Amino acid sequence: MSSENLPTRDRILDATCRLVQAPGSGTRMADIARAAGVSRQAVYLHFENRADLLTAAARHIDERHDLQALLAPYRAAEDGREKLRLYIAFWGGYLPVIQGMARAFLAMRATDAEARAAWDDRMAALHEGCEACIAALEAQGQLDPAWTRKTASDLLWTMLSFETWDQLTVTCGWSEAEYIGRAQHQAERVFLRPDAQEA
Amino acid sequence: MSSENLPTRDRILDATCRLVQAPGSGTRMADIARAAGVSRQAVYLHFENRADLLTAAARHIDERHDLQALLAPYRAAEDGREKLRLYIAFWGGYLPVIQGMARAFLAMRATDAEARAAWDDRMAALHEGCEACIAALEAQGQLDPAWTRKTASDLLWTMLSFETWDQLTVTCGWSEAEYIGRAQHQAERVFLRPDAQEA
DNA sequence: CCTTTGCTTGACACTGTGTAAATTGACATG
DNA sequence: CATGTCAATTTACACAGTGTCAAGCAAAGG
Repeated sequence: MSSENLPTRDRILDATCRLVQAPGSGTRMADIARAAGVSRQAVYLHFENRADLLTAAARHIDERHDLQALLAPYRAAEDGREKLRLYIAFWGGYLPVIQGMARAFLAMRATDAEARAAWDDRMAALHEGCEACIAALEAQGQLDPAWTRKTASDLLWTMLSFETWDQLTVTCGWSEAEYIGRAQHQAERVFLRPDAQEA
Repeated sequence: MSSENLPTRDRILDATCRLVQAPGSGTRMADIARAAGVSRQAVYLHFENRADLLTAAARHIDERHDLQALLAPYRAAEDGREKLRLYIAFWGGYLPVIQGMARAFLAMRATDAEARAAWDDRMAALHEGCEACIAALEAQGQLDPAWTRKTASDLLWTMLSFETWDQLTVTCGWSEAEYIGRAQHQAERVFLRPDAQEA
Protein backbone atom coordinates (compact mmCIF):
# COMPACT_ATOMS: atom_id res chain seq x y z
CA MET A 1 0.00 0.00 0.00
CA SER A 2 0.96 3.71 0.13
CA SER A 3 3.32 3.82 -2.80
CA GLU A 4 4.04 7.58 -2.64
CA ASN A 5 6.81 6.98 -0.13
CA LEU A 6 9.29 5.36 -2.49
CA PRO A 7 12.62 5.88 -0.72
CA THR A 8 12.07 3.52 2.22
CA ARG A 9 10.23 0.90 0.22
CA ASP A 10 12.96 0.98 -2.39
CA ARG A 11 15.69 0.81 0.18
CA ILE A 12 14.07 -2.34 1.51
CA LEU A 13 13.81 -3.82 -1.97
CA ASP A 14 17.42 -2.98 -2.75
CA ALA A 15 18.59 -4.49 0.50
CA THR A 16 16.54 -7.60 -0.18
CA CYS A 17 18.07 -8.08 -3.62
CA ARG A 18 21.54 -7.44 -2.30
CA LEU A 19 21.33 -9.82 0.66
CA VAL A 20 19.47 -12.55 -1.14
CA GLN A 21 22.05 -12.52 -3.91
CA ALA A 22 24.95 -12.65 -1.45
CA PRO A 23 26.53 -16.10 -1.13
CA GLY A 24 25.59 -18.52 1.62
CA SER A 25 22.77 -16.40 2.92
CA GLY A 26 19.91 -17.56 5.02
CA THR A 27 18.45 -14.08 4.66
CA ARG A 28 16.05 -13.28 7.49
CA MET A 29 13.62 -10.41 7.72
CA ALA A 30 15.75 -8.89 10.48
CA ASP A 31 18.84 -8.94 8.23
CA ILE A 32 16.98 -7.17 5.47
CA ALA A 33 15.62 -4.54 7.84
CA ARG A 34 19.05 -3.88 9.30
CA ALA A 35 20.63 -3.61 5.85
CA ALA A 36 17.92 -1.19 4.76
CA GLY A 37 18.44 0.88 7.89
CA VAL A 38 14.90 0.43 9.19
CA SER A 39 13.32 -1.58 11.96
CA ARG A 40 12.16 -5.12 11.31
CA GLN A 41 8.57 -4.03 11.83
CA ALA A 42 8.89 -1.26 9.28
CA VAL A 43 9.33 -3.94 6.63
CA TYR A 44 5.89 -5.27 7.51
CA LEU A 45 4.43 -1.82 6.91
CA HIS A 46 5.45 -2.08 3.27
CA PHE A 47 5.09 -5.80 2.61
CA GLU A 48 2.55 -8.21 3.99
CA ASN A 49 5.00 -10.98 4.66
CA ARG A 50 8.19 -12.58 3.49
CA ALA A 51 6.69 -14.06 0.34
CA ASP A 52 5.21 -10.71 -0.63
CA LEU A 53 8.57 -9.00 -0.13
CA LEU A 54 10.46 -11.56 -2.19
CA THR A 55 7.87 -11.40 -4.96
CA ALA A 56 8.21 -7.62 -5.14
CA ALA A 57 12.00 -7.91 -5.06
CA ALA A 58 11.94 -10.38 -7.95
CA ARG A 59 9.89 -7.95 -10.03
CA HIS A 60 12.31 -5.24 -9.00
CA ILE A 61 15.21 -7.25 -10.43
CA ASP A 62 13.31 -7.90 -13.65
CA GLU A 63 12.75 -4.18 -14.12
CA ARG A 64 16.28 -3.19 -13.25
CA HIS A 65 17.64 -5.62 -15.84
CA ASP A 66 14.96 -4.74 -18.38
CA LEU A 67 13.71 -8.26 -18.83
CA GLN A 68 11.51 -7.29 -21.76
CA ALA A 69 14.48 -5.92 -23.70
CA LEU A 70 16.47 -9.08 -23.02
CA LEU A 71 13.62 -11.16 -24.40
CA ALA A 72 13.23 -9.08 -27.55
CA PRO A 73 15.64 -11.04 -29.81
CA TYR A 74 14.01 -14.33 -28.88
CA ARG A 75 10.56 -12.87 -29.51
CA ALA A 76 11.59 -11.55 -32.89
CA ALA A 77 13.09 -14.83 -34.12
CA GLU A 78 11.00 -16.67 -36.69
CA ASP A 79 13.19 -19.68 -37.35
CA GLY A 80 12.56 -22.41 -34.78
CA ARG A 81 16.14 -23.43 -34.36
CA GLU A 82 17.28 -19.84 -33.99
CA LYS A 83 14.49 -19.13 -31.52
CA LEU A 84 15.54 -22.10 -29.46
CA ARG A 85 19.18 -20.99 -29.40
CA LEU A 86 18.25 -17.45 -28.46
CA TYR A 87 15.91 -18.55 -25.72
CA ILE A 88 18.50 -20.80 -24.12
CA ALA A 89 21.11 -18.04 -24.41
CA PHE A 90 18.80 -15.50 -22.79
CA TRP A 91 17.81 -17.76 -19.95
CA GLY A 92 21.34 -19.04 -19.38
CA GLY A 93 22.46 -15.45 -18.98
CA TYR A 94 19.56 -14.49 -16.75
CA LEU A 95 19.71 -17.40 -14.33
CA PRO A 96 22.88 -16.18 -12.62
CA VAL A 97 21.18 -12.83 -12.07
CA ILE A 98 18.22 -14.32 -10.24
CA GLN A 99 20.10 -17.16 -8.63
CA GLY A 100 19.86 -15.91 -5.04
CA MET A 101 16.22 -15.03 -5.45
CA ALA A 102 15.51 -18.47 -6.88
CA ARG A 103 17.21 -20.12 -3.96
CA ALA A 104 15.19 -18.04 -1.51
CA PHE A 105 11.94 -19.00 -3.19
CA LEU A 106 12.81 -22.67 -3.39
CA ALA A 107 13.70 -22.73 0.29
CA MET A 108 10.31 -21.24 1.20
CA ARG A 109 8.28 -23.23 -1.29
CA ALA A 110 7.97 -26.28 0.94
CA THR A 111 6.25 -24.42 3.76
CA ASP A 112 4.78 -21.26 2.26
CA ALA A 113 1.92 -21.56 -0.21
CA GLU A 114 2.19 -17.96 -1.34
CA ALA A 115 5.87 -18.27 -2.16
CA ARG A 116 5.16 -21.47 -4.00
CA ALA A 117 2.47 -19.82 -6.10
CA ALA A 118 4.72 -16.87 -6.95
CA TRP A 119 7.54 -19.17 -8.05
CA ASP A 120 5.22 -21.44 -10.01
CA ASP A 121 3.93 -18.38 -11.77
CA ARG A 122 7.40 -17.38 -12.93
CA MET A 123 8.09 -20.93 -14.02
CA ALA A 124 4.84 -21.05 -15.98
CA ALA A 125 6.14 -18.11 -18.00
CA LEU A 126 9.33 -20.08 -18.69
CA HIS A 127 7.25 -23.05 -19.81
CA GLU A 128 5.37 -20.84 -22.25
CA GLY A 129 8.65 -19.65 -23.72
CA CYS A 130 9.72 -23.26 -24.17
CA GLU A 131 6.47 -24.13 -25.83
CA ALA A 132 6.84 -21.21 -28.26
CA CYS A 133 10.27 -22.55 -29.30
CA ILE A 134 8.94 -26.05 -29.82
CA ALA A 135 5.91 -24.73 -31.69
CA ALA A 136 8.21 -22.82 -34.03
CA LEU A 137 10.23 -25.98 -34.70
CA GLU A 138 7.04 -27.91 -35.26
CA ALA A 139 5.67 -25.32 -37.65
CA GLN A 140 8.75 -25.81 -39.81
CA GLY A 141 8.48 -29.56 -39.64
CA GLN A 142 11.78 -29.78 -37.78
CA LEU A 143 10.53 -31.33 -34.56
CA ASP A 144 11.53 -34.94 -34.20
CA PRO A 145 8.36 -37.05 -34.48
CA ALA A 146 9.32 -38.87 -31.28
CA TRP A 147 8.05 -35.79 -29.44
CA THR A 148 4.73 -34.05 -29.18
CA ARG A 149 4.59 -30.34 -28.58
CA LYS A 150 3.63 -30.98 -24.98
CA THR A 151 6.27 -33.57 -24.13
CA ALA A 152 9.03 -31.63 -25.86
CA SER A 153 8.05 -28.43 -24.05
CA ASP A 154 8.00 -30.26 -20.73
CA LEU A 155 11.46 -31.64 -21.28
CA LEU A 156 12.97 -28.38 -22.53
CA TRP A 157 11.42 -26.59 -19.57
CA THR A 158 13.04 -29.08 -17.23
CA MET A 159 16.41 -28.79 -18.97
CA LEU A 160 16.17 -25.04 -18.31
CA SER A 161 14.99 -25.30 -14.70
CA PHE A 162 16.90 -23.52 -11.98
CA GLU A 163 17.75 -26.81 -10.31
CA THR A 164 19.31 -28.20 -13.47
CA TRP A 165 21.32 -25.03 -14.02
CA ASP A 166 22.38 -25.00 -10.37
CA GLN A 167 23.61 -28.56 -10.45
CA LEU A 168 25.56 -28.15 -13.66
CA THR A 169 27.17 -24.80 -12.93
CA VAL A 170 27.53 -24.56 -9.17
CA THR A 171 27.94 -28.24 -8.34
CA CYS A 172 29.69 -29.49 -11.48
CA GLY A 173 31.60 -26.28 -12.16
CA TRP A 174 30.45 -25.60 -15.71
CA SER A 175 30.96 -21.98 -16.74
CA GLU A 176 28.03 -19.92 -17.94
CA ALA A 177 29.20 -20.25 -21.55
CA GLU A 178 29.64 -24.00 -21.20
CA TYR A 179 26.16 -24.37 -19.75
CA ILE A 180 24.59 -22.37 -22.56
CA GLY A 181 26.56 -24.05 -25.33
CA ARG A 182 25.90 -27.55 -24.09
CA ALA A 183 22.23 -26.90 -23.39
CA GLN A 184 21.84 -25.62 -26.96
CA HIS A 185 23.70 -28.62 -28.34
CA GLN A 186 21.68 -31.03 -26.26
CA ALA A 187 18.37 -29.42 -27.20
CA GLU A 188 19.13 -29.63 -30.89
CA ARG A 189 20.22 -33.23 -30.59
CA VAL A 190 17.08 -34.19 -28.75
CA PHE A 191 14.38 -32.18 -30.44
CA LEU A 192 15.47 -31.70 -34.07
CA ARG A 193 14.62 -34.53 -36.41
CA PRO A 194 17.86 -36.27 -37.40
CA ASP A 195 17.84 -35.11 -41.02
CA ALA A 196 17.52 -31.47 -39.88
CA GLN A 197 20.62 -31.67 -37.69
CA GLU A 198 23.98 -30.14 -38.63
CA ALA A 199 23.76 -26.59 -39.88
CA MET B 1 23.80 -46.52 20.19
CA SER B 2 22.29 -49.59 21.90
CA SER B 3 21.32 -51.60 18.90
CA GLU B 4 20.16 -54.69 20.85
CA ASN B 5 16.80 -53.06 21.42
CA LEU B 6 15.52 -53.39 17.89
CA PRO B 7 11.75 -53.18 18.36
CA THR B 8 11.49 -49.51 19.37
CA ARG B 9 14.20 -48.25 17.09
CA ASP B 10 12.65 -50.12 14.20
CA ARG B 11 9.19 -48.91 15.02
CA ILE B 12 10.54 -45.37 14.80
CA LEU B 13 12.24 -46.06 11.49
CA ASP B 14 9.11 -47.66 10.06
CA ALA B 15 6.98 -44.74 11.17
CA THR B 16 9.47 -42.32 9.66
CA CYS B 17 9.41 -44.05 6.28
CA ARG B 18 5.64 -44.27 6.34
CA LEU B 19 5.01 -40.64 7.26
CA VAL B 20 7.69 -39.17 5.07
CA GLN B 21 6.33 -41.07 2.09
CA ALA B 22 2.77 -39.93 2.77
CA PRO B 23 1.59 -37.14 0.49
CA GLY B 24 1.67 -33.50 1.52
CA SER B 25 3.57 -34.15 4.69
CA GLY B 26 5.56 -31.64 6.64
CA THR B 27 6.65 -34.52 8.86
CA ARG B 28 7.68 -33.28 12.31
CA MET B 29 9.54 -35.19 14.96
CA ALA B 30 6.39 -35.18 17.10
CA ASP B 31 4.38 -36.79 14.30
CA ILE B 32 6.91 -39.55 13.91
CA ALA B 33 7.00 -40.22 17.63
CA ARG B 34 3.21 -40.40 17.84
CA ALA B 35 3.02 -42.73 14.84
CA ALA B 36 5.65 -44.99 16.41
CA GLY B 37 3.78 -45.01 19.71
CA VAL B 38 6.62 -43.49 21.72
CA SER B 39 7.29 -40.12 23.24
CA ARG B 40 8.99 -37.42 21.21
CA GLN B 41 12.00 -37.59 23.49
CA ALA B 42 12.38 -41.32 22.96
CA VAL B 43 13.22 -40.56 19.34
CA TYR B 44 16.16 -38.50 20.54
CA LEU B 45 17.37 -41.45 22.61
CA HIS B 46 17.84 -43.43 19.40
CA PHE B 47 18.79 -40.72 16.92
CA GLU B 48 20.87 -37.64 17.51
CA ASN B 49 18.66 -35.32 15.53
CA ARG B 50 16.33 -35.09 12.59
CA ALA B 51 19.06 -35.44 9.98
CA ASP B 52 20.42 -38.54 11.70
CA LEU B 53 16.96 -40.09 11.81
CA LEU B 54 16.27 -39.40 8.15
CA THR B 55 19.64 -40.76 7.15
CA ALA B 56 18.98 -43.98 9.02
CA ALA B 57 15.48 -44.20 7.55
CA ALA B 58 16.89 -43.81 4.04
CA ARG B 59 19.26 -46.70 4.63
CA HIS B 60 16.35 -48.64 6.04
CA ILE B 61 14.42 -48.15 2.81
CA ASP B 62 17.42 -49.23 0.76
CA GLU B 63 17.67 -52.44 2.73
CA ARG B 64 13.99 -53.19 2.65
CA HIS B 65 13.94 -52.86 -1.13
CA ASP B 66 17.22 -54.69 -1.51
CA LEU B 67 18.96 -51.92 -3.39
CA GLN B 68 21.94 -54.12 -4.17
CA ALA B 69 19.76 -56.68 -5.91
CA LEU B 70 18.04 -53.98 -7.94
CA LEU B 71 21.43 -52.74 -9.08
CA ALA B 72 22.71 -56.17 -10.07
CA PRO B 73 21.56 -56.15 -13.73
CA TYR B 74 23.11 -52.75 -14.31
CA ARG B 75 26.35 -53.89 -12.66
CA ALA B 76 26.49 -56.99 -14.79
CA ALA B 77 25.95 -55.21 -18.10
CA GLU B 78 29.04 -54.93 -20.26
CA ASP B 79 27.64 -53.15 -23.28
CA GLY B 80 27.60 -49.38 -22.72
CA ARG B 81 24.25 -48.76 -24.32
CA GLU B 82 22.63 -51.60 -22.40
CA LYS B 83 24.22 -50.44 -19.16
CA LEU B 84 22.84 -46.97 -19.72
CA ARG B 85 19.34 -48.28 -20.39
CA LEU B 86 19.41 -50.51 -17.34
CA TYR B 87 20.68 -47.76 -15.09
CA ILE B 88 17.98 -45.33 -16.16
CA ALA B 89 15.36 -48.06 -15.77
CA PHE B 90 16.59 -48.93 -12.29
CA TRP B 91 16.72 -45.34 -11.12
CA GLY B 92 13.42 -44.40 -12.72
CA GLY B 93 11.82 -47.23 -10.79
CA TYR B 94 13.56 -46.39 -7.54
CA LEU B 95 12.87 -42.66 -7.47
CA PRO B 96 9.16 -43.07 -6.68
CA VAL B 97 10.14 -45.29 -3.75
CA ILE B 98 12.37 -42.65 -2.17
CA GLN B 99 10.39 -39.66 -3.29
CA GLY B 100 9.12 -38.62 0.14
CA MET B 101 12.53 -39.11 1.67
CA ALA B 102 14.12 -37.04 -1.06
CA ARG B 103 11.68 -34.23 -0.47
CA ALA B 104 12.37 -34.29 3.24
CA PHE B 105 16.12 -34.07 2.66
CA LEU B 106 15.80 -31.30 0.11
CA ALA B 107 13.64 -29.27 2.47
CA MET B 108 16.25 -29.57 5.22
CA ARG B 109 19.25 -29.08 3.00
CA ALA B 110 19.05 -25.30 3.02
CA THR B 111 19.39 -24.99 6.78
CA ASP B 112 20.94 -28.24 8.00
CA ALA B 113 24.53 -29.01 7.05
CA GLU B 114 24.29 -32.63 8.19
CA ALA B 115 21.23 -33.31 6.04
CA ARG B 116 22.94 -31.64 3.12
CA ALA B 117 26.00 -33.86 3.51
CA ALA B 118 23.91 -37.02 3.75
CA TRP B 119 21.97 -36.15 0.61
CA ASP B 120 25.09 -35.11 -1.28
CA ASP B 121 26.58 -38.45 -0.36
CA ARG B 122 23.70 -40.36 -1.92
CA MET B 123 23.88 -38.18 -4.99
CA ALA B 124 27.60 -38.80 -5.29
CA ALA B 125 26.81 -42.51 -5.58
CA LEU B 126 24.35 -41.71 -8.37
CA HIS B 127 27.03 -39.69 -10.12
CA GLU B 128 29.40 -42.63 -9.97
CA GLY B 129 26.77 -44.83 -11.57
CA CYS B 130 26.38 -42.30 -14.36
CA GLU B 131 30.11 -42.15 -14.86
CA ALA B 132 30.30 -45.93 -15.13
CA CYS B 133 27.69 -45.88 -17.92
CA ILE B 134 29.52 -43.15 -19.80
CA ALA B 135 32.83 -44.92 -19.30
CA ALA B 136 31.35 -48.09 -20.78
CA LEU B 137 30.13 -46.17 -23.81
CA GLU B 138 33.50 -44.52 -24.16
CA ALA B 139 35.34 -47.83 -23.93
CA GLN B 140 33.36 -49.05 -26.93
CA GLY B 141 34.00 -45.85 -28.84
CA GLN B 142 30.30 -45.03 -28.82
CA LEU B 143 30.46 -41.78 -26.86
CA ASP B 144 29.83 -38.76 -29.05
CA PRO B 145 33.13 -36.82 -29.29
CA ALA B 146 31.27 -33.63 -28.32
CA TRP B 147 31.38 -34.94 -24.75
CA THR B 148 34.14 -35.81 -22.34
CA ARG B 149 33.60 -38.45 -19.73
CA LYS B 150 33.22 -35.74 -17.11
CA THR B 151 30.79 -33.49 -18.95
CA ALA B 152 28.66 -36.39 -20.12
CA SER B 153 28.52 -37.84 -16.61
CA ASP B 154 27.56 -34.44 -15.20
CA LEU B 155 24.72 -34.07 -17.66
CA LEU B 156 23.41 -37.60 -17.28
CA TRP B 157 23.53 -37.17 -13.52
CA THR B 158 21.46 -34.02 -13.80
CA MET B 159 18.97 -35.67 -16.14
CA LEU B 160 18.50 -38.29 -13.45
CA SER B 161 18.29 -35.88 -10.52
CA PHE B 162 15.30 -36.00 -8.22
CA GLU B 163 14.31 -32.47 -9.17
CA THR B 164 14.20 -33.35 -12.87
CA TRP B 165 12.18 -36.47 -12.19
CA ASP B 166 9.84 -34.56 -9.89
CA GLN B 167 9.17 -31.86 -12.42
CA LEU B 168 8.51 -34.27 -15.28
CA THR B 169 6.36 -36.78 -13.42
CA VAL B 170 4.61 -34.85 -10.66
CA THR B 171 4.37 -31.44 -12.30
CA CYS B 172 4.05 -32.43 -15.96
CA GLY B 173 2.17 -35.65 -15.34
CA TRP B 174 4.47 -38.09 -17.11
CA SER B 175 3.94 -41.69 -16.01
CA GLU B 176 6.84 -43.69 -14.63
CA ALA B 177 7.12 -45.62 -17.90
CA GLU B 178 7.03 -42.43 -19.94
CA TYR B 179 9.75 -40.88 -17.81
CA ILE B 180 11.99 -43.91 -18.15
CA GLY B 181 11.39 -44.36 -21.84
CA ARG B 182 11.98 -40.73 -22.71
CA ALA B 183 15.02 -40.44 -20.48
CA GLN B 184 16.53 -43.47 -22.23
CA HIS B 185 15.70 -42.06 -25.63
CA GLN B 186 17.09 -38.65 -24.73
CA ALA B 187 20.27 -40.08 -23.28
CA GLU B 188 20.95 -42.12 -26.39
CA ARG B 189 20.26 -39.17 -28.62
CA VAL B 190 22.60 -36.95 -26.66
CA PHE B 191 25.48 -39.23 -25.76
CA LEU B 192 25.75 -41.80 -28.53
CA ARG B 193 27.73 -40.74 -31.57
CA PRO B 194 25.32 -40.26 -34.48
CA ASP B 195 26.54 -43.28 -36.47
CA ALA B 196 25.98 -45.54 -33.44
CA GLN B 197 22.34 -44.52 -33.09
CA GLU B 198 19.39 -46.69 -34.16
CA ALA B 199 19.53 -50.25 -32.94
C1' DC C 1 17.37 -55.89 46.90
C1' DC C 2 19.62 -52.74 44.24
C1' DT C 3 21.19 -51.17 39.80
C1' DT C 4 20.79 -50.50 35.08
C1' DT C 5 18.17 -49.81 30.90
C1' DG C 6 14.49 -47.80 28.34
C1' DC C 7 11.14 -44.87 28.34
C1' DT C 8 7.93 -41.18 30.18
C1' DT C 9 6.52 -36.51 31.59
C1' DG C 10 7.14 -31.80 31.83
C1' DA C 11 9.63 -27.72 31.43
C1' DC C 12 12.59 -24.85 28.92
C1' DA C 13 15.93 -22.44 25.49
C1' DC C 14 16.39 -20.92 20.90
C1' DT C 15 15.19 -19.24 16.21
C1' DG C 16 12.40 -17.01 13.01
C1' DT C 17 7.88 -15.22 11.46
C1' DG C 18 4.16 -12.49 12.19
C1' DT C 19 0.93 -9.43 15.28
C1' DA C 20 -0.32 -5.67 18.40
C1' DA C 21 -0.21 -1.35 21.07
C1' DA C 22 1.57 2.90 22.44
C1' DT C 23 4.61 6.64 21.09
C1' DT C 24 7.35 10.03 18.47
C1' DG C 25 8.37 13.19 14.74
C1' DA C 26 7.35 15.30 10.42
C1' DC C 27 4.44 17.42 7.52
C1' DA C 28 0.14 19.31 5.50
C1' DT C 29 -4.05 21.58 5.81
C1' DG C 30 -7.76 24.03 8.06
C1' DC D 1 -1.45 28.03 15.38
C1' DA D 2 -3.89 23.81 15.99
C1' DT D 3 -5.17 19.68 14.23
C1' DG D 4 -4.97 15.46 11.91
C1' DT D 5 -2.47 12.11 9.31
C1' DC D 6 1.07 9.05 8.35
C1' DA D 7 5.61 6.81 8.64
C1' DA D 8 8.35 4.64 11.57
C1' DT D 9 9.90 3.33 16.19
C1' DT D 10 10.05 0.53 20.44
C1' DT D 11 8.55 -3.04 23.14
C1' DA D 12 6.13 -7.04 23.84
C1' DC D 13 4.06 -11.13 22.70
C1' DA D 14 2.11 -15.58 20.22
C1' DC D 15 3.35 -19.52 17.70
C1' DA D 16 5.74 -23.43 15.61
C1' DG D 17 9.37 -26.66 15.59
C1' DT D 18 13.92 -28.45 17.09
C1' DG D 19 16.72 -29.84 20.56
C1' DT D 20 18.08 -30.13 25.78
C1' DC D 21 17.62 -31.15 30.61
C1' DA D 22 16.01 -33.22 34.86
C1' DA D 23 13.22 -36.12 37.56
C1' DG D 24 10.83 -40.22 37.84
C1' DC D 25 8.94 -44.86 36.85
C1' DA D 26 8.82 -49.78 35.62
C1' DA D 27 10.76 -53.96 34.39
C1' DA D 28 14.76 -57.06 33.89
C1' DG D 29 18.91 -59.04 35.76
C1' DG D 30 22.81 -59.53 38.80
